[in-house]
Amino acid sequence: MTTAHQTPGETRPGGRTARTRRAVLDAVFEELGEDGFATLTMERVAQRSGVHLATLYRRWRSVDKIVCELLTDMSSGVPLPDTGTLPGDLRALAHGIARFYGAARGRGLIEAVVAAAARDPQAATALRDFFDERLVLAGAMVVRAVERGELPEDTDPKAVMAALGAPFYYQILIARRPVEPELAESAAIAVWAAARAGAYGTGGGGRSGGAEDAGAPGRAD
Amino acid sequence: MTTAHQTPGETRPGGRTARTRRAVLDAVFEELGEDGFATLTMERVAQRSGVHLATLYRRWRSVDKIVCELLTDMSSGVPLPDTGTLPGDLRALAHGIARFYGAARGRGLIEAVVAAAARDPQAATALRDFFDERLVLAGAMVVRAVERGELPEDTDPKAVMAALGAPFYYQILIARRPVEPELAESAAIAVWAAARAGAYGTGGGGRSGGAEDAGAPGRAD
DNA sequence: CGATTAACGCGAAGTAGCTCGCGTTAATCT
DNA sequence: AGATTAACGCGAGCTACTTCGCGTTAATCG
Repeated sequence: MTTAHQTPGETRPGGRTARTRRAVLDAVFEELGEDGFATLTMERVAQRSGVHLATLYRRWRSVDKIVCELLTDMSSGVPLPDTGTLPGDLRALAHGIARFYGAARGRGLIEAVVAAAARDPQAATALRDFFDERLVLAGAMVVRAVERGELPEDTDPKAVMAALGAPFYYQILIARRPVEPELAESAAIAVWAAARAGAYGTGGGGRSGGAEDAGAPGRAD
Repeated sequence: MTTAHQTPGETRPGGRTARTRRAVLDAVFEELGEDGFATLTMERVAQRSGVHLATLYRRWRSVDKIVCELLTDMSSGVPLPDTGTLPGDLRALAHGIARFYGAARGRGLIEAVVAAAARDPQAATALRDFFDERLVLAGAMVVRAVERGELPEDTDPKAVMAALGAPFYYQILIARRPVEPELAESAAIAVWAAARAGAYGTGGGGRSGGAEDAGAPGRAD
């Protein structure tokens, strides 16, 4: 009896299958670093990787799907620090992110993944799940900070980590300018100040943090 | 003598030309609100707008280009407030942004534009220029705040406005979750706190802002 | 170590996305 | 208002992307 399977690579994951997989993912990553997502076509991936076009279509169906798998393959791209203080952790993580996206390959990857998500619903959920998990993992540094008394008890760890990453994605996807180390510095300082001011508290935000003297952002309308 | 022109709509911009343009842009905006960018094909735009397929290709060449023009057409989508205080302005603008992106059409638009920019270099520069101009315009509220003495002299207005917008684009493009009013509240509070802490100063960031008591984000390595 | 068959390579066939040429409609200028 | 021709509608062609069928190679299991 033969088990029904839709895409190749699941019943015989080792040897040649693994080799072609790696060749394809590497080829895509390099391609993203050189010419970006704009010119990333199935044919170019086939040429660069040496894997036949039909094989690509059979296993991945589209570039969007390949790019998606490349993302999950990159999970250990940015290390999660533990320096002993939240400012230190934020700074270290921010610089890790900046280093990853400072390279053209990193920028190309995230741009490609977002573009893929815009066209393919499956890619969209994959992207969401990936970053959700990253946020939970990275949130550990916020949990530690709360335990140390560095931040309010009601601080939402995921919100803090999202706020740390946000400036980079804005810079890459919207502003479309290179990611410099100064951005990491700015992001770390900003998140630290905002978190201490209670911006990421579950109580709806703006609780006083002992640093108010020019009026907190209260009702303005 | 006949002036050489590459794309229609420039020598006779009025009447029918303007009408088809509006029909197309409206159709695309509605389509983005219903099924998103994934299913936005030239053929669907043609059907929905009642404009012939060949006309679409002649005038815009691709969906990416149409989406681009829709973006610039939307320039007045989010109003720039002037409440008298920076916290008030930040809060009002953030809620304006949240309202725009709270609707499926808004989310679909920005997602489409970013996806278009990933594939088409011209769309990329259009996107960059658009937001660059927005940042300059919105930066006026920061300039006023500095004049009032609410923020340090060396505060970079564009950096502040970028920081205000960043959480929304993260939420839409990366986290892929709906934009709620709470996000606006959080973003406004965060930027206000961060700006006062000097996170957006030109001096490289972390100058003390009179609110330090648990250690500023100094060297951690 | 041999049998089984998943995964791959290859070229041809099929399908969709895009362009072109021609006739018609209606902006723009005189 | 009339002449000029830009912009549009229409359908047939064309190119590029995607899939299919078959033979070959090499994982996996007995």
